[in-house]
Amino acid sequence: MTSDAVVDDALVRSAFRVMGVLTRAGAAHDLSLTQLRVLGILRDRRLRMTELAGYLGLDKSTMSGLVDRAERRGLLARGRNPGDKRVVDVFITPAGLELAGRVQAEIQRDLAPATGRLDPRQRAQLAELLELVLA
Amino acid sequence: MTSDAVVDDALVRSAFRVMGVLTRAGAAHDLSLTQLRVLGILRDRRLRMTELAGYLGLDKSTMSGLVDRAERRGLLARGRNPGDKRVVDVFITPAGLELAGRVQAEIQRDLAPATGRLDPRQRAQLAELLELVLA
DNA sequence: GAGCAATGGTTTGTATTACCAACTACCCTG
DNA sequence: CAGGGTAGTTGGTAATACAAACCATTGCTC
Repeated sequence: MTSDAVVDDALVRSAFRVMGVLTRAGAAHDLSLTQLRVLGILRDRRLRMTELAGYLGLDKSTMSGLVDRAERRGLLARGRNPGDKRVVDVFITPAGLELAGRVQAEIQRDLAPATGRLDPRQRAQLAELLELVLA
Repeated sequence: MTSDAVVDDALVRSAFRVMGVLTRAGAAHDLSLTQLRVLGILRDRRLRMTELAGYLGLDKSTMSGLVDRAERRGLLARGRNPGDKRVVDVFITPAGLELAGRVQAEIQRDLAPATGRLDPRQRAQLAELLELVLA
Protein backbone atom coordinates (compact mmCIF):
# COMPACT_ATOMS: atom_id res chain seq x y z
CA MET A 1 0.00 0.00 0.00
CA THR A 2 2.99 2.27 -0.24
CA SER A 3 1.97 3.34 -3.71
CA ASP A 4 -1.44 4.35 -2.37
CA ALA A 5 0.11 6.62 0.19
CA VAL A 6 2.15 8.31 -2.52
CA VAL A 7 -0.86 9.11 -4.71
CA ASP A 8 -2.94 10.13 -1.72
CA ASP A 9 -0.26 12.50 -0.61
CA ALA A 10 0.06 13.99 -4.08
CA LEU A 11 -3.70 14.37 -4.34
CA VAL A 12 -3.93 16.09 -0.99
CA ARG A 13 -1.08 18.44 -1.72
CA SER A 14 -2.41 19.38 -5.13
CA ALA A 15 -5.83 19.90 -3.60
CA PHE A 16 -4.37 22.42 -1.18
CA ARG A 17 -2.48 24.10 -3.96
CA VAL A 18 -5.60 24.42 -6.09
CA MET A 19 -7.61 25.65 -3.12
CA GLY A 20 -5.01 28.32 -2.53
CA VAL A 21 -5.45 29.54 -6.09
CA LEU A 22 -9.23 29.47 -5.81
CA THR A 23 -9.18 31.27 -2.48
CA ARG A 24 -7.02 34.05 -3.83
CA ALA A 25 -8.95 34.36 -7.07
CA GLY A 26 -12.19 34.52 -5.11
CA ALA A 27 -10.85 36.94 -2.53
CA ALA A 28 -9.92 39.34 -5.32
CA HIS A 29 -13.65 39.68 -5.95
CA ASP A 30 -14.82 39.34 -2.34
CA LEU A 31 -15.93 35.80 -2.84
CA SER A 32 -15.27 33.05 -0.35
CA LEU A 33 -14.44 29.56 -1.53
CA THR A 34 -17.99 28.50 -0.78
CA GLN A 35 -19.55 31.39 -2.63
CA LEU A 36 -17.30 30.72 -5.58
CA ARG A 37 -18.44 27.16 -5.58
CA VAL A 38 -22.07 28.13 -5.39
CA LEU A 39 -21.66 30.30 -8.45
CA GLY A 40 -19.94 27.42 -10.21
CA ILE A 41 -22.70 25.01 -9.37
CA LEU A 42 -25.54 27.34 -10.30
CA ARG A 43 -23.92 28.31 -13.55
CA ASP A 44 -25.89 25.75 -15.44
CA ARG A 45 -28.54 24.70 -12.97
CA ARG A 46 -31.44 26.01 -10.96
CA LEU A 47 -31.64 24.26 -7.61
CA ARG A 48 -33.73 24.35 -4.50
CA MET A 49 -32.04 25.29 -1.25
CA THR A 50 -31.80 21.76 0.06
CA GLU A 51 -30.32 20.43 -3.15
CA LEU A 52 -27.72 23.15 -3.11
CA ALA A 53 -26.88 22.32 0.49
CA GLY A 54 -26.52 18.70 -0.58
CA TYR A 55 -24.09 19.56 -3.36
CA LEU A 56 -22.00 21.57 -0.95
CA GLY A 57 -22.26 19.18 1.96
CA LEU A 58 -23.57 21.99 4.15
CA ASP A 59 -26.48 22.40 6.49
CA LYS A 60 -29.56 24.07 5.05
CA SER A 61 -29.39 26.75 7.72
CA THR A 62 -25.95 27.67 6.42
CA MET A 63 -27.42 28.09 2.96
CA SER A 64 -29.87 30.76 4.07
CA GLY A 65 -27.15 33.18 5.10
CA LEU A 66 -24.97 32.30 2.15
CA VAL A 67 -27.73 32.93 -0.36
CA ASP A 68 -28.84 36.02 1.57
CA ARG A 69 -25.49 37.67 1.13
CA ALA A 70 -25.10 36.66 -2.51
CA GLU A 71 -28.62 37.85 -3.21
CA ARG A 72 -27.93 41.19 -1.56
CA ARG A 73 -24.98 41.53 -3.92
CA GLY A 74 -27.16 40.72 -6.86
CA LEU A 75 -25.29 37.54 -7.81
CA LEU A 76 -28.08 35.10 -7.05
CA ALA A 77 -31.82 35.32 -6.75
CA ARG A 78 -34.52 33.31 -5.06
CA GLY A 79 -37.64 32.25 -6.86
CA ARG A 80 -40.69 30.32 -5.89
CA ASN A 81 -41.25 26.83 -7.10
CA PRO A 82 -44.51 26.41 -9.00
CA GLY A 83 -45.11 22.89 -7.82
CA ASP A 84 -44.41 23.24 -4.13
CA LYS A 85 -44.88 26.43 -2.18
CA ARG A 86 -42.45 25.39 0.54
CA VAL A 87 -39.59 25.19 -1.89
CA VAL A 88 -37.24 28.07 -2.67
CA ASP A 89 -35.38 27.82 -5.94
CA VAL A 90 -32.05 29.55 -6.30
CA PHE A 91 -30.56 30.66 -9.58
CA ILE A 92 -27.72 32.79 -10.80
CA THR A 93 -28.31 36.30 -12.13
CA PRO A 94 -26.67 37.77 -15.24
CA ALA A 95 -24.33 39.71 -12.94
CA GLY A 96 -23.44 36.49 -11.13
CA LEU A 97 -22.86 34.70 -14.39
CA GLU A 98 -20.62 37.46 -15.60
CA LEU A 99 -18.59 37.41 -12.39
CA ALA A 100 -18.34 33.63 -12.42
CA GLY A 101 -16.94 33.73 -15.93
CA ARG A 102 -14.43 36.38 -15.06
CA VAL A 103 -13.17 34.53 -11.99
CA GLN A 104 -12.95 31.27 -13.87
CA ALA A 105 -10.72 32.90 -16.44
CA GLU A 106 -8.50 34.21 -13.68
CA ILE A 107 -8.33 30.80 -12.09
CA GLN A 108 -7.19 29.31 -15.36
CA ARG A 109 -4.60 32.01 -15.68
CA ASP A 110 -3.32 31.39 -12.14
CA LEU A 111 -3.28 27.64 -12.66
CA ALA A 112 -1.37 27.94 -15.90
CA PRO A 113 2.10 28.09 -14.36
CA ALA A 114 1.41 24.72 -12.75
CA THR A 115 -0.33 22.89 -15.57
CA GLY A 116 2.03 24.53 -18.01
CA ARG A 117 4.76 22.27 -16.75
CA LEU A 118 3.06 19.45 -18.63
CA ASP A 119 3.15 18.91 -22.34
CA PRO A 120 -0.17 18.41 -24.15
CA ARG A 121 0.06 14.64 -23.99
CA GLN A 122 0.69 14.68 -20.26
CA ARG A 123 -2.15 17.13 -19.72
CA ALA A 124 -4.56 14.83 -21.48
CA GLN A 125 -3.26 11.91 -19.47
CA LEU A 126 -3.64 13.73 -16.17
CA ALA A 127 -7.16 14.80 -17.05
CA GLU A 128 -8.03 11.24 -17.93
CA LEU A 129 -6.61 9.79 -14.71
CA LEU A 130 -8.38 12.39 -12.59
CA GLU A 131 -11.65 11.66 -14.34
CA LEU A 132 -11.17 8.03 -13.45
CA VAL A 133 -10.59 8.90 -9.83
CA LEU A 134 -13.62 11.17 -9.82
CA ALA A 135 -15.87 8.67 -11.58
CA MET B 1 -6.09 26.18 -24.77
CA THR B 2 -9.07 23.84 -24.71
CA SER B 3 -6.91 21.08 -23.29
CA ASP B 4 -5.89 23.39 -20.46
CA ALA B 5 -9.47 24.00 -19.49
CA VAL B 6 -10.10 20.27 -19.29
CA VAL B 7 -7.20 19.60 -16.92
CA ASP B 8 -8.00 22.69 -14.89
CA ASP B 9 -11.55 21.57 -14.47
CA ALA B 10 -10.49 18.08 -13.45
CA LEU B 11 -7.98 19.51 -10.98
CA VAL B 12 -10.55 21.80 -9.44
CA ARG B 13 -13.17 19.11 -9.14
CA SER B 14 -10.77 16.61 -7.62
CA ALA B 15 -9.57 19.30 -5.22
CA PHE B 16 -13.13 19.78 -3.99
CA ARG B 17 -13.59 16.06 -3.70
CA VAL B 18 -10.41 15.65 -1.68
CA MET B 19 -11.33 18.62 0.50
CA GLY B 20 -14.65 16.99 1.24
CA VAL B 21 -12.88 13.89 2.47
CA LEU B 22 -10.44 15.92 4.55
CA THR B 23 -13.21 18.03 6.04
CA ARG B 24 -15.20 15.01 7.10
CA ALA B 25 -12.17 13.15 8.43
CA GLY B 26 -11.14 16.21 10.40
CA ALA B 27 -14.63 16.91 11.67
CA ALA B 28 -14.79 13.40 13.10
CA HIS B 29 -12.04 14.52 15.46
CA ASP B 30 -13.14 18.13 15.87
CA LEU B 31 -10.48 19.42 13.56
CA SER B 32 -11.08 22.06 10.95
CA LEU B 33 -9.39 21.85 7.60
CA THR B 34 -6.91 24.46 8.71
CA GLN B 35 -6.10 22.73 11.96
CA LEU B 36 -5.65 19.46 10.12
CA ARG B 37 -3.24 21.18 7.82
CA VAL B 38 -1.32 22.73 10.67
CA LEU B 39 -0.85 19.31 12.21
CA GLY B 40 0.32 17.98 8.87
CA ILE B 41 2.82 20.77 8.41
CA LEU B 42 4.21 20.59 11.93
CA ARG B 43 4.52 16.83 11.80
CA ASP B 44 8.13 17.04 10.76
CA ARG B 45 9.01 20.67 11.40
CA ARG B 46 9.23 23.26 14.13
CA LEU B 47 8.24 26.67 12.82
CA ARG B 48 7.85 30.19 14.09
CA MET B 49 4.40 31.76 13.98
CA THR B 50 5.09 33.87 10.92
CA GLU B 51 6.53 30.96 8.97
CA LEU B 52 3.50 28.88 9.76
CA ALA B 53 1.24 31.71 8.64
CA GLY B 54 3.27 31.84 5.43
CA TYR B 55 2.82 28.12 4.76
CA LEU B 56 -0.91 28.46 5.26
CA GLY B 57 -1.30 31.76 3.46
CA LEU B 58 -2.96 33.25 6.53
CA ASP B 59 -2.50 36.41 8.50
CA LYS B 60 -0.37 36.17 11.62
CA SER B 61 -3.25 37.41 13.72
CA THR B 62 -5.25 34.40 12.56
CA MET B 63 -2.46 32.11 13.73
CA SER B 64 -2.64 33.30 17.32
CA GLY B 65 -6.18 32.05 17.81
CA LEU B 66 -5.57 28.91 15.80
CA VAL B 67 -2.53 27.94 17.84
CA ASP B 68 -4.29 29.01 21.05
CA ARG B 69 -7.08 26.53 20.53
CA ALA B 70 -4.80 23.71 19.44
CA GLU B 71 -2.54 24.39 22.40
CA ARG B 72 -5.48 24.32 24.79
CA ARG B 73 -6.31 20.90 23.38
CA GLY B 74 -2.74 19.75 23.92
CA LEU B 75 -2.04 19.17 20.23
CA LEU B 76 0.53 21.90 19.77
CA ALA B 77 2.83 23.83 22.06
CA ARG B 78 4.60 27.15 21.94
CA GLY B 79 8.27 27.50 22.80
CA ARG B 80 10.67 30.37 22.93
CA ASN B 81 13.31 30.80 20.32
CA PRO B 82 16.83 30.91 21.74
CA GLY B 83 18.16 33.32 19.17
CA ASP B 84 15.39 35.92 19.13
CA LYS B 85 13.18 36.72 22.09
CA ARG B 86 10.40 38.12 19.92
CA VAL B 87 9.94 34.83 18.12
CA VAL B 88 7.49 32.14 19.19
CA ASP B 89 8.20 28.65 17.90
CA VAL B 90 5.34 26.21 17.45
CA PHE B 91 5.73 22.46 17.50
CA ILE B 92 3.51 19.41 17.63
CA THR B 93 3.07 17.46 20.87
CA PRO B 94 3.07 13.65 21.14
CA ALA B 95 -0.72 13.79 21.45
CA GLY B 96 -0.90 15.92 18.32
CA LEU B 97 1.39 13.54 16.47
CA GLU B 98 -0.72 10.61 17.48
CA LEU B 99 -3.92 12.30 16.33
CA ALA B 100 -2.34 13.40 13.05
CA GLY B 101 -1.34 9.83 12.33
CA ARG B 102 -4.77 8.49 13.11
CA VAL B 103 -6.53 11.02 10.92
CA GLN B 104 -4.12 10.44 8.07
CA ALA B 105 -4.91 6.74 8.15
CA GLU B 106 -8.62 7.55 8.01
CA ILE B 107 -8.07 9.88 5.11
CA GLN B 108 -6.30 7.16 3.20
CA ARG B 109 -9.11 4.79 3.98
CA ASP B 110 -11.70 7.30 2.76
CA LEU B 111 -9.70 8.10 -0.35
CA ALA B 112 -9.29 4.43 -1.20
CA PRO B 113 -12.59 4.04 -3.05
CA ALA B 114 -11.46 6.80 -5.41
CA THR B 115 -7.82 5.90 -5.92
CA GLY B 116 -8.78 2.25 -5.93
CA ARG B 117 -10.28 2.75 -9.36
CA LEU B 118 -6.75 2.94 -10.69
CA ASP B 119 -4.43 0.02 -11.16
CA PRO B 120 -0.92 0.25 -9.65
CA ARG B 121 0.63 1.51 -12.87
CA GLN B 122 -1.96 4.27 -13.23
CA ARG B 123 -1.53 5.23 -9.61
CA ALA B 124 2.19 5.66 -10.11
CA GLN B 125 1.54 7.67 -13.25
CA LEU B 126 -0.94 9.95 -11.54
CA ALA B 127 1.42 10.54 -8.66
CA GLU B 128 4.18 11.40 -11.08
CA LEU B 129 2.07 13.84 -13.07
CA LEU B 130 0.81 15.55 -9.94
CA GLU B 131 4.36 15.91 -8.66
CA LEU B 132 5.22 17.59 -11.91
CA VAL B 133 2.35 20.00 -11.53
CA LEU B 134 3.33 20.70 -7.95
CA ALA B 135 7.00 21.14 -8.72
C1' DG C 1 25.91 53.51 22.48
C1' DA C 2 21.45 56.25 22.03
C1' DG C 3 17.60 56.79 19.13
C1' DC C 4 14.40 54.89 15.98
C1' DA C 5 12.50 52.25 12.29
C1' DA C 6 11.47 47.49 11.41
C1' DT C 7 10.07 42.86 12.89
C1' DG C 8 7.34 39.22 15.56
C1' DG C 9 3.20 38.25 18.10
C1' DT C 10 -0.84 39.34 20.54
C1' DT C 11 -5.16 41.78 21.20
C1' DT C 12 -9.41 43.83 19.73
C1' DG C 13 -13.17 44.49 16.69
C1' DT C 14 -15.91 42.96 12.79
C1' DA C 15 -17.72 39.87 9.12
C1' DT C 16 -18.34 35.33 7.43
C1' DT C 17 -19.02 30.51 7.79
C1' DA C 18 -21.00 26.68 9.95
C1' DC C 19 -23.67 23.93 13.14
C1' DC C 20 -27.79 22.78 15.97
C1' DA C 21 -32.31 23.38 17.74
C1' DA C 22 -36.61 25.59 17.51
C1' DC C 23 -40.07 27.45 14.61
C1' DT C 24 -43.35 28.38 10.54
C1' DA C 25 -45.47 27.13 6.36
C1' DC C 26 -46.83 23.77 3.44
C1' DC C 27 -47.55 18.95 1.70
C1' DC C 28 -49.49 14.41 1.85
C1' DT C 29 -51.55 10.23 3.83
C1' DG C 30 -55.00 7.85 6.15
C1' DC D 1 -59.27 17.10 8.04
C1' DA D 2 -55.83 15.65 11.60
C1' DG D 3 -51.13 14.56 12.08
C1' DG D 4 -46.63 13.47 10.67
C1' DG D 5 -43.12 14.75 7.50
C1' DT D 6 -40.54 18.14 4.50
C1' DA D 7 -38.58 22.94 3.18
C1' DG D 8 -36.59 27.07 4.76
C1' DT D 9 -35.74 30.59 8.10
C1' DT D 10 -34.34 32.33 12.58
C1' DG D 11 -31.57 32.63 16.69
C1' DG D 12 -27.71 31.21 19.39
C1' DT D 13 -22.89 29.80 19.62
C1' DA D 14 -18.19 28.78 18.09
C1' DA D 15 -14.47 28.88 14.78
C1' DT D 16 -12.11 31.26 11.14
C1' DA D 17 -10.18 35.20 8.97
C1' DC D 18 -8.72 39.95 8.29
C1' DA D 19 -7.18 44.66 9.59
C1' DA D 20 -5.59 47.93 12.75
C1' DA D 21 -3.56 49.11 17.06
C1' DC D 22 -0.34 47.74 20.30
C1' DC D 23 4.08 45.73 23.02
C1' DA D 24 8.50 43.91 23.07
C1' DT D 25 12.66 43.13 20.98
C1' DT D 26 16.00 43.69 17.44
C1' DG D 27 19.25 45.83 14.64
C1' DC D 28 20.64 50.13 11.93
C1' DT D 29 22.48 54.56 11.81
C1' DC D 30 24.67 58.38 13.20
